[in-house]
Amino acid sequence: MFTERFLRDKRGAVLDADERACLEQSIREIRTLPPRSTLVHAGDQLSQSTLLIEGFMSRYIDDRNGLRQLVAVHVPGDFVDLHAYPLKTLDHDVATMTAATVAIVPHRALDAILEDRPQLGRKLWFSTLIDAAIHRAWLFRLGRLDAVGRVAHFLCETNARLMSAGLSDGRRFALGLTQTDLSEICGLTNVHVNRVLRHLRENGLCVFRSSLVEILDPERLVARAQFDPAYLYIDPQPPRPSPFQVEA
Amino acid sequence: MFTERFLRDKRGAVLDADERACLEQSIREIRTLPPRSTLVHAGDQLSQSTLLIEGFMSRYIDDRNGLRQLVAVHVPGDFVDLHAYPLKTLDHDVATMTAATVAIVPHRALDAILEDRPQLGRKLWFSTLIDAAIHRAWLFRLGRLDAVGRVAHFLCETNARLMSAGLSDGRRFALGLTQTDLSEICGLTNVHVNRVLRHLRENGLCVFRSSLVEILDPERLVARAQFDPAYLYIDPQPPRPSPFQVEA
DNA sequence: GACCAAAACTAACCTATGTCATCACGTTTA
DNA sequence: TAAACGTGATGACATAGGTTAGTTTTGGTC
Repeated sequence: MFTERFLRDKRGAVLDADERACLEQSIREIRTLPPRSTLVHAGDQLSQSTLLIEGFMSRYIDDRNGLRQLVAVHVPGDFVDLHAYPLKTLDHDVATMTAATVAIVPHRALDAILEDRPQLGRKLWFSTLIDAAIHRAWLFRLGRLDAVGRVAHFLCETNARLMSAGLSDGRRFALGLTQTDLSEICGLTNVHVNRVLRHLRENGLCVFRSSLVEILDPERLVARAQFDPAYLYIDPQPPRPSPFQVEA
Repeated sequence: MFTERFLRDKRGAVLDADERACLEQSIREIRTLPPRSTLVHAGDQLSQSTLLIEGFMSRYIDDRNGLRQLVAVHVPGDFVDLHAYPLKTLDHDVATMTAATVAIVPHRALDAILEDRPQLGRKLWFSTLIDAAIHRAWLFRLGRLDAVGRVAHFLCETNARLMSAGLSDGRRFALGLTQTDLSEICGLTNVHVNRVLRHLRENGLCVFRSSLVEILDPERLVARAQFDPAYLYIDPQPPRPSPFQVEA
């Protein structure tokens, strides 16, 4: 079940079994990709989109001097460039950060979904709007937070998203990013990211190693980041049945 | 014709006469709004969306200290909170900047469009993705440009969008924003925006007065801003017939 | 045409972050 | 074995932009 994580726990847009099967059948191919490989260049004409199954991917815009600004980081379950379906050509590059497994969905199949299953179509639309909501949180991060707040905010966000994907227990998660990646996410230099990480470590908020993040004090980290997860549209009471889940 | 400017000149998503009529009939009400009035608060449950006909609107996120980060500025023709249709609740506020005229479209009507006219549905989706593309350009602006670059970039963008809406001749346009508005857009203080505007003026790039922007040297302004309008998805050869238009 | 509030503007000073240069460490390649 | 390289770490110094505290200008309104 490759689409298992897609829209999981998303408020008002969880797929029913039928819709999931339909999406699953739209997959043309499963592909594995090496780390740091570019899938899409800005301006390419596209006729398929990519659902991320495993690993981390990014989207970024290059500036004149070869520096880049990341505009999104994607975790398993994300439909990385679904927006290429209506747009046909993108304003940014898409690349893997770590090694990754992806599912390829041709736009033809999406045409059929839009024709035959408007409700599933609405949910696909929804998923691209969550990406936009995350863009807005990133704008807040870059526009209003200082360096420590920015890094803390990104780590809170990633923790929340990975929890929803079942890839973090809320305290520790694997993340294959370098300090330079973090600097391109947070609009800082890698030197300063290094200082910020030391600060977070020495103050007992969180430890970042290039493949494991450990959150030591979630409450203080959230406060420092002014992090409010509402923009992720994660259902507080996931409909997934669990033997340990207790009704409120 | 209230929807006249919606998706005008947009590459691959211009409405045909039939679609435009259909959208026009989805309007429930036309309303005029005073300047600086809030239409939607973050978290509100929404059952309608707002198409901006005249004036300027904004979307913003408040921080803990009451400071705000604007995440979007809307010009006439924008479907300001169409994303509330799939999302149902927003992660930010929506407000007018100037006095404004808007058209209200109930989500019920959009349900019908999605059911009966998947191609029009795809174009509505497209329009929300342009907003996302603009978010990404703003991320680039905040993450990679210095203060002068940020203000210059915003002015280039706004000029391009207003040209497409027929509200700028490419050199001069009305814009009812204060320097404090600019600072909330660009992640700066109003004091520093003032310094930046003086710089732009003294260097012959552009003059900003709180209601008229005059671009003195478009080429140098674009270069200073590293501005590339591709992300606006404006058709270079608008299909609108004009008696003065010459085929390339 | 006097009054008021909002916006624009300015100067003096401060600090967060960038810049540059260097070193240490671990892994891949020769 | 070492050479080359990517990543992380750190210190000295430079600067863009923030902060504070005003003054001036503008534009609406009585």
